[in-house]
Amino acid sequence: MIDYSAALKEVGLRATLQRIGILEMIERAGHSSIDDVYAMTQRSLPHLSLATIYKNILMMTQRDLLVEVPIVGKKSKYEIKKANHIHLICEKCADVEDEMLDIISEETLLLLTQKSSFSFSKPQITLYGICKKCQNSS
Amino acid sequence: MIDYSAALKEVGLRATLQRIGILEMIERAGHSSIDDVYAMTQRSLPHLSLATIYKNILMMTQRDLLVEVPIVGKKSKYEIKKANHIHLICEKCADVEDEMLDIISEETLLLLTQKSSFSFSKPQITLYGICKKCQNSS
DNA sequence: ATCCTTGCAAATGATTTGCAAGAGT
DNA sequence: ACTCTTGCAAATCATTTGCAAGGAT
Repeated sequence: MIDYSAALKEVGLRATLQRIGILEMIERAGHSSIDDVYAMTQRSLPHLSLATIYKNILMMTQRDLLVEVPIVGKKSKYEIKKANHIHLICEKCADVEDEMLDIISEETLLLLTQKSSFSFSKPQITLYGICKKCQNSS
Repeated sequence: MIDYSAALKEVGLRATLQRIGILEMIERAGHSSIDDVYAMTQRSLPHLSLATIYKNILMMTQRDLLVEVPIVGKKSKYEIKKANHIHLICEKCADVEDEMLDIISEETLLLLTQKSSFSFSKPQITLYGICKKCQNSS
């Protein structure tokens, strides 16, 4: 498991129990909405308030510890920032799966840069569909 | 310009002035948030209420006349549904540009389908960066 | 004539803010 | 000790709902 205490200090934030708890829960779940985090932390941190979760998820996203994953028709989920990958989102249960397969080639990205004169930072590639579990249960 | 009156009837909705006005504004602007639509329609439809815009954008999205484009850290924008394409979003001004370049090959998609056992519907490909205009003005 | 839709106001839900008390460095 | 952070409550902002009057078919 990642040393979140160190990671927080690196980006200039104090390593509070609350922040470490939030990060650990998100790591365990993979992808979590604000409400998911609130529900999951109630056992270990019963006084952790929604307001604190909002404040911290915002801060930690701005400082690149977390990444926001917006989802059509739903609230965003958040994940621990890691190597680039794409997201497979189930339209039924809204579960998010990571997929490491590299989908855009360097040439394509270069071509696009010239064509659009955008200077790109992060790609957000999302494919919507129905996951295995929901295919079976329908 | 598209005949929105017919398009609405095709999906089983009545062709009201309000709905046609909303669709025409979104077409003209390319990509609009709910608030954008409200601001843009005030001149031509001064009584059009936010509640009506919410109700209709939701309905028209469910019936595939519109497509929701979620944006990291911002409210979603909506566009007229058209052929598949990707979105370039400016992190500074939040403008969305369409790009028709086909970025995922059929083989890649097939590979992914086998690997993940997802049954895919729509891809949502978004690249974040800084647009030309904002690069110049900084 | 019938049923759907609008527009308003009110209700609900989501997110942010202010500030005193508590925790991290 | 100093400063940042938390947790609560209150404020604000976003979205949804209910329903009578008006509009589309």
